[in-house]
Amino acid sequence: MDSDDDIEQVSTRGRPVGDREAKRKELLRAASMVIAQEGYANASLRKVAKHAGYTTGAVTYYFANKEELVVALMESAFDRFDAMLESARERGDILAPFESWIRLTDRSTRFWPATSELLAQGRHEPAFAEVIARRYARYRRLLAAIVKDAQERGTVRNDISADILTDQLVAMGDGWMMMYPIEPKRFTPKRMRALIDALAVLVAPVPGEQKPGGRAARA
Amino acid sequence: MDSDDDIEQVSTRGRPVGDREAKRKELLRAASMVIAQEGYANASLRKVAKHAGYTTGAVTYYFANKEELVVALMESAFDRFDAMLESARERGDILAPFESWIRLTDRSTRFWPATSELLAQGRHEPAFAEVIARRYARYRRLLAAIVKDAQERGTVRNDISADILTDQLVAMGDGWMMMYPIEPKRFTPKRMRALIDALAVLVAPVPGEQKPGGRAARA
Amino acid sequence: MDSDDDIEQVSTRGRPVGDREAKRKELLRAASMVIAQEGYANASLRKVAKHAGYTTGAVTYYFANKEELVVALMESAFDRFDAMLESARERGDILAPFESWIRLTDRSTRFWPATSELLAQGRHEPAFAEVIARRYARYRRLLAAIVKDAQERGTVRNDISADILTDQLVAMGDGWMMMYPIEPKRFTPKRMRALIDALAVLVAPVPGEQKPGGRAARA
Amino acid sequence: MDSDDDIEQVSTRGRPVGDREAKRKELLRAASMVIAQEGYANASLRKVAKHAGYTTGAVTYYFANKEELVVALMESAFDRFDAMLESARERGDILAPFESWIRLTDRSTRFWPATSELLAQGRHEPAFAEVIARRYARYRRLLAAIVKDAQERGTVRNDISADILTDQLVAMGDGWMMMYPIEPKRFTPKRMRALIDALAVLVAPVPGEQKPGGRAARA
DNA sequence: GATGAATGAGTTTTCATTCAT
DNA sequence: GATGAATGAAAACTCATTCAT
Repeated sequence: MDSDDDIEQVSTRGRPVGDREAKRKELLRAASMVIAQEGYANASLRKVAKHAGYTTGAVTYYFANKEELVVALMESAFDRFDAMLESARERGDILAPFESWIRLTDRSTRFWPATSELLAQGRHEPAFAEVIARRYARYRRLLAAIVKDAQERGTVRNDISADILTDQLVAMGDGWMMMYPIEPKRFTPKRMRALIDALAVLVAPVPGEQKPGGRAARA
Repeated sequence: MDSDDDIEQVSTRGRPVGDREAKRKELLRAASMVIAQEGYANASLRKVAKHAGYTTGAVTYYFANKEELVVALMESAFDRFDAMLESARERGDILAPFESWIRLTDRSTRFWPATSELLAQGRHEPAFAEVIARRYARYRRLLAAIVKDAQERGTVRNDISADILTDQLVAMGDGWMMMYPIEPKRFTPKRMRALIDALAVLVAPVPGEQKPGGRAARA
Repeated sequence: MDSDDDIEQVSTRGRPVGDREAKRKELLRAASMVIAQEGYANASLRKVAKHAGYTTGAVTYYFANKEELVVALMESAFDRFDAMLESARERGDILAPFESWIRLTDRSTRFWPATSELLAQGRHEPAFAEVIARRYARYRRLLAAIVKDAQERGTVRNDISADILTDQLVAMGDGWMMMYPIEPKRFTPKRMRALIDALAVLVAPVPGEQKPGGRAARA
Repeated sequence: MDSDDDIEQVSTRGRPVGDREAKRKELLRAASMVIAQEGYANASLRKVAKHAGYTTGAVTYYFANKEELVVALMESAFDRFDAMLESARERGDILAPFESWIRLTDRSTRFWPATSELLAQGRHEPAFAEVIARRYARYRRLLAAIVKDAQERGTVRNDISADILTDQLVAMGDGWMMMYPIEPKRFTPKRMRALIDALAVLVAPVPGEQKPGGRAARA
């Protein structure tokens, strides 16, 4: 404010403006790595702080409490998820999210492992449950829209309502997400390829089906 | 199934032999209730002891440590699961496990919540992971056999290999199991009925499909 | 239980039965000393534990939490208070509690100092407030009965209702209790003697007052 | 009373001189509100800063440390107190401070709660004790002078020395001040009226008393 | 003058585990 | 066999204070 050379002031001299958000992100990153490695239950603020190179107090300075930290973490995870869905919608491909999922398991070792634990925790932390309910609803809504589109274009079977079919796809994704961290060896790229291909077969239009309507009758 | 010295367990001749096993079971029962109610993270041995009407020391007397207790709990949960599968096999109905699942959510409010948290916990304790891997493999093997049977009888589509189709069914079940405790309100009986009916449609034989083989082609 | 010499078993051999209460008292004693010396705000469970020669965990073993410890402490303080009142009632002497108070300040350096801080804390800990309200009501009720008796016997002025007069006496006692720990030097035995003697004068029957009724008119 | 450079305080010539004092006052005001609402123990400098709309650093900028802030707060509380006494002296009415007290409980919900906690705190911080001792002595001195005057005018009993009688009045006031925040419901306006009226009766001249001297004999 | 990020020691509380009895 | 007292390390969180800017 009272310094004389304002050039290059950001992040080197003077009060670092807007640094707060950056620091929060840094901590979130550390948190997601710690949770990915050690699990939610074993992830203490101490460990997060240490991992980020801060003291414990610093963490609670940026996040009022653990809950707030984890909620922020969840939101950011869902943000990434939404981005994936967005590109899926653009391509009009139902299976795109699953394809993305394959790529994520390949690269990022820290995105998925935490997720299922965080979800499981939602049962006891109302704040978590709120985030989950809200963002999951959005996720299902988006995917359902894509499914409906595909049904109308005739690339997806329409004897099951988009709504229900979406729930099934989502459940399958959740199931894989849950098991992947526990038995990563089972999920080889080849196996995942086969699973997704089979999924394509499952949702493919049935020969001799009519365009509109959704008829769900027990076999 | 539990042990073979169930006979003469009552205190007639000398020390009751099956007593130990019975008390362990009581403790396991208490443990699953505590976990269902308070969550895995908040389930301390003290609470389990109190819930079972035992002393603190008794828990560590009957189980060397917490890990042993939880492993035993997991095994017993999978035992129940296997029983469900067994009846499915008898009826030759792929969807029977899902039907059982509906009934479990109706009655026992304590089975699934504990289970999904226990699974989520598997990532960090190798002992847990071992149990999960072993019992899940068995679960998939059993279900795959049922699927294969059904395919051969022509009641299930055979354009997807039994193995892969099983994985998809299992994943779907896992996904629902995971979400049910978090958003129970979404899983109304009516909704679950619709989901399972749609599942039947999904796996139903496709008109004009040949008997053998499994062809997986992208739509 | 399975030992063979039961004599002198208590507190030397075998499971110490009933020791729990004794240990709790020991901890309460330590707590009251720590609070007396360092004040309520600075009295941590750590310090209490150390003072009693226990670990921190032991304190929370005997008292579920700090609140429970302090509530127990308050109750025991009021118990002593009640005993004082009881003897006052037997002697029919209104000022007896004040006399006892003098003796307490002389001997016990740990009884009073804590009290006013504990009372002040009552505003924020509902559990404390409950104890205070309940026990104070009892204290006032007992003292009021003594006052009424004395009024009827003609040894105390009866132009002020027993109820109101009691409130005034109690307030005076509270006021001294509050200030004594802060300015102990002001409360010399001689001074306290004078204050109590003056109190006797204040409550003495007014010359020419009639026996029954209570007339309170502004001078 | 505050400072002598109140003139030209507004930013007309150079830096506003009285600014510092004004900001300190604002912070003190915030502090007393926070203490009144949350209690002394829970009143952190952070909360005070937030309440006043200042930054954390500002508090430690205007007050070297917490002690200094609290001491200033005490002094300002006693300033208010003195003002009350001053008007009492003008009216020559002993009970005036008590009347003022009633009015304060009616209006300002924040003055007394903070005060009694502040006093209770005096035992541990020598700096606090010093303020209390000094200002209380002044308070007693002022009230004693009023009492003495009243005794000489014959409106207050003179069989108890002004000094002692003052101590009793002060103690009574302290006792009420201490209990009021804890059990506010007991102190209805009607009840307080009755208590003060009875106080008037208590200190009223005794029929047939001689003018000078103070005779204190046990009843 | 004033800020607010960061510290580090402190608090209460929880808990699996040990072990003398 | 079984108890329950006691431990000690860990957790989340609070806060007065410091200090570079």
